[in-house]
Amino acid sequence: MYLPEGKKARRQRAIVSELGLSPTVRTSDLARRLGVSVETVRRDIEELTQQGLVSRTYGGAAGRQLGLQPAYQEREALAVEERDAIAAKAVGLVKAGDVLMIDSGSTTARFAHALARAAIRVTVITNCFAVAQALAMNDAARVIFCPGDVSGREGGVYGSETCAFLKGFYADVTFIGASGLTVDGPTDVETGATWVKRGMIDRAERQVLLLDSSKFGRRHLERICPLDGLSDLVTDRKPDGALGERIAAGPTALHV
Amino acid sequence: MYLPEGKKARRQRAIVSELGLSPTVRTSDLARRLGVSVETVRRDIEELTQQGLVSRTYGGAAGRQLGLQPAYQEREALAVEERDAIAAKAVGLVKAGDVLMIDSGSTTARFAHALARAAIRVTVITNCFAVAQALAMNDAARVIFCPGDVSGREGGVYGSETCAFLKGFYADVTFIGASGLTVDGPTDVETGATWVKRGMIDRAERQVLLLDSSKFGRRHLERICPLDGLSDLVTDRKPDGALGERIAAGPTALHV
DNA sequence: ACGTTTTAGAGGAAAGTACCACATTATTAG
DNA sequence: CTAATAATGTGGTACTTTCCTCTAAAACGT
Repeated sequence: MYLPEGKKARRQRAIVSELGLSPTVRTSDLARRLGVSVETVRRDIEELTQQGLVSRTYGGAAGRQLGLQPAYQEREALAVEERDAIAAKAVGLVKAGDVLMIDSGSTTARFAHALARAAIRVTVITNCFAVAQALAMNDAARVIFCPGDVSGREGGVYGSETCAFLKGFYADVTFIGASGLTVDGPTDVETGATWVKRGMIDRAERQVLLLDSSKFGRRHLERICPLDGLSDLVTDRKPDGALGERIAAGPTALHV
Repeated sequence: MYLPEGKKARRQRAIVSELGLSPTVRTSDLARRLGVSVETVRRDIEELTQQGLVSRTYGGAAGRQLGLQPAYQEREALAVEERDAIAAKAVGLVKAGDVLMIDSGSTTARFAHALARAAIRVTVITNCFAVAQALAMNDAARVIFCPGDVSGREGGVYGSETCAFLKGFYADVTFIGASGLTVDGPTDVETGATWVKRGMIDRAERQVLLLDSSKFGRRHLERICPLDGLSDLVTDRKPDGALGERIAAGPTALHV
């Protein structure tokens, strides 16, 4: 229609499109609907999986969920235990009736799930689809979503609209994630995300950083805030060396 | 911890929680991780499916995607063909460079997918997760998401924040769905959704209603707008009787 | 403490998938 | 037009899951 691509490409687009509407499709169904053999569909799914467009399942394929990073599988598999422990610990910092701001990120998404399980009555302001999804099912939580430009890669919204929106609220606690943490403070790779994190930090009484220990000492493009700008750090291991000392000396409470 | 529920409930919550993080889980994996038999997990998934919390798949379960109605399966299966045809037709109303507002709903979600496939350069303002997800992968589209209260059931955001946000924009075309259409105009069941639809209609030059023919003549709680308030109606069959005459006589263009 | 109900596990037949190697059919390039 | 290459279909085996019934154990109320 638009590009004279082969029928293979069209078929694969049809699969991805189908996946956007129902969370899961079965290989046999697709084969029937597309008028090709099961083997062909399997090979298509194989390719799409390698491109990261769908994720393969037993009887077929599942669509990438909005809010889950593409490389989620590997990135996450390594530190599931640690992150769950961090998430559980962080839930302890939440009281009934609190207003929370929750940043985008895989660790914060885990935290949102733990929070949903705990069924504490809270109001959550977030820019992250995964967080919204985690808490949406829960009647105990009211979720306010931020406006902004949708980033499929990050699974959230960013930009000036997002930052401006945050200024209209005041929260008890902000929970953020980061890609790295040094004595200078937490750092991240994405500029857009960094501004949102700063915005959330500014509008809350307490600022909690959720971080697994593999991020210690890693420095990235942008610093989010000074180390003293955080009221709490929740992690899975006590940081060593200069970072450990600096935290011990500073105002930031450490939760392991 | 919070409620002394049985281990069954805890197990099922663990499943739902797991599903929030990875788009799909396998029965056998869950059985191993939870330390129970496969049969037990299958029964759990069965129950959760009936509650609409997860959707069952061949080898396990998939998480409900944010933006897909719970009863999606049945509601959609009936009219997939019709809706795709409607969606394809509606894409024809879009020009490169247009600014669009897209409402939440299953038909509009289909439309968003068709739009993504067409790869037309557009800016889209939406309050619907499914729409955002459909277009997020597409580099051709810039997607601006509205703020508001998250409704897990509807798969979008609603409320005064949403309506206020819409007032800050002006679009070339608005695409909305509805639960019913009578000579008085389109109607819907949800009050919150209705206000958002109205807001989108007010801020656009053209107002397009996407509707499959099964909705003709059905009236619901709230009227969205008068019939004359719509510039276009895209559907799969010419409406008969009074409704058909009324449309032919009015200013609304009919696309079949 | 007792009996009832709920919940979990075992086993086996039936069905559906995966996976592999090879044949066949488009598609493309020269 | 023909040869090379990519894409697709076929057949058969091994594996996984489903689904059923029945039994064991745990939880529950009285």
